[in-house]
Amino acid sequence: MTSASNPIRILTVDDHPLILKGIASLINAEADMKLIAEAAGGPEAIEKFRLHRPDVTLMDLQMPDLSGTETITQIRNEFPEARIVVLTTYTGDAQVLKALKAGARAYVLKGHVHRELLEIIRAVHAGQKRIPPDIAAQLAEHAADDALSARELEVLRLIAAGNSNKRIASQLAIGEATVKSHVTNILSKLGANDRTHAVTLALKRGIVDL
Amino acid sequence: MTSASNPIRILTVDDHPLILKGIASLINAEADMKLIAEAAGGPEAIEKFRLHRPDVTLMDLQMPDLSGTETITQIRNEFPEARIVVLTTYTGDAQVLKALKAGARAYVLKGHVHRELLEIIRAVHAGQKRIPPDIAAQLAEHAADDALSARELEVLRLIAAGNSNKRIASQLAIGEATVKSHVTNILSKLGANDRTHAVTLALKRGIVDL
DNA sequence: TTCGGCATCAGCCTTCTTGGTGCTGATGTA
DNA sequence: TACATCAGCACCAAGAAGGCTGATGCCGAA
Repeated sequence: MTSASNPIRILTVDDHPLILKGIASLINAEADMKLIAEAAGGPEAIEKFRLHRPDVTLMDLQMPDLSGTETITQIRNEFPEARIVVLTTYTGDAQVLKALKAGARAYVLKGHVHRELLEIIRAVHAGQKRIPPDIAAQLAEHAADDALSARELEVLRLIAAGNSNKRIASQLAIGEATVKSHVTNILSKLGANDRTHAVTLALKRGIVDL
Repeated sequence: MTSASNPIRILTVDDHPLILKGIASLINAEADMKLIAEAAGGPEAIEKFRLHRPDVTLMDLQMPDLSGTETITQIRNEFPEARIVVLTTYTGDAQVLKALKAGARAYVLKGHVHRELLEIIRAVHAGQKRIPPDIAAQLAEHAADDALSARELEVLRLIAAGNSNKRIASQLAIGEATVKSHVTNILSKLGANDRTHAVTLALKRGIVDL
């Protein structure tokens, strides 16, 4: 290995300082890795990426200002060769899919063991992609599903907020019949029994947030 | 301070190894604190508590096997003088309340800064209780609310799973009329427009889990 | 251009949901 | 004991939700 002479230069992004500290102490114990910068949010991550051009970036998805997925998109727009590993708690197959579509190369859970994280960092640095088997299985389960359209998502969010079809219709300035047909499509796409079930399924899968 | 000669002996409990590592490096940098043990789950935490009798315990709430709140209850049953600080991500006022009722002395968010955590550890060790103002405000907002009865909680969970009143009735072996009266009470106690809204409000407040 | 997907809307019918009121009996608790 | 709380049940009425069929217009991909 040429690791000692050429360590993997890493940027970490997480809004929880304790996690950043944990990753830092993990990485600094590895001879072939070097933590070169930390960011507490999306905008800061983009800035630090421009400044340092890390080999590998570890990115949390849940951040207050700019979401991890959007941050990945923006970084990859500017630097298409960026190698980004998502490091987060599991929030549903839809979230994973969005992150991968945005250009993430790997997906690791915070609950996974250290060995796994280090191994994945090296694999991504070597140009590979990595999705742990348990997450891949979740993805596969819904791979054949139709995705909700933008309008259907809007309707679903209004349902979750406790609106009746009539109120949804007036808020979206469309007819109640239209809302009902959207609702019907939502139920069928999600495989839900009723609107309440649709909301809990969507929350579990990360299709909508609370 | 007698800190150097008598450091605060600390046990940390979290199912995420990265968090444990983060806390460890934070605590080890303080002269008046000493990390004496770590646990990755509830049962292990109880065992280590018995063994080491820490001065202060930092406990996450979301753990797979035994929940943080139950772990606190069991430890406090055996050691009523145990001083436990909840260290977690925010999961609603109901969760906070349950943890405090179980005997937690303080509640810190993982997103809070290091200074705050260290200060709270010292305060709890000195016998004080600490609830950050933002969390206290959330608690106050619902302090006057009626809590849901055990039966109402059961019904609410079945609603969230997408069951109709009729199916809830048959699952609980009660009449549909009874289910309806429970649902009515749930809506009124939570201030919800409809059953779907009740579910999302309950999820936000940590009254039920997904 | 043709086709599929999407958003829009209508009507019809059934079932479910919600909001009332009122009544029991069991179990606590002051 | 008296009071409160909870679970259970009944009846009623209005409105909301959901299943079904069918139709229109628009847009982008094949």
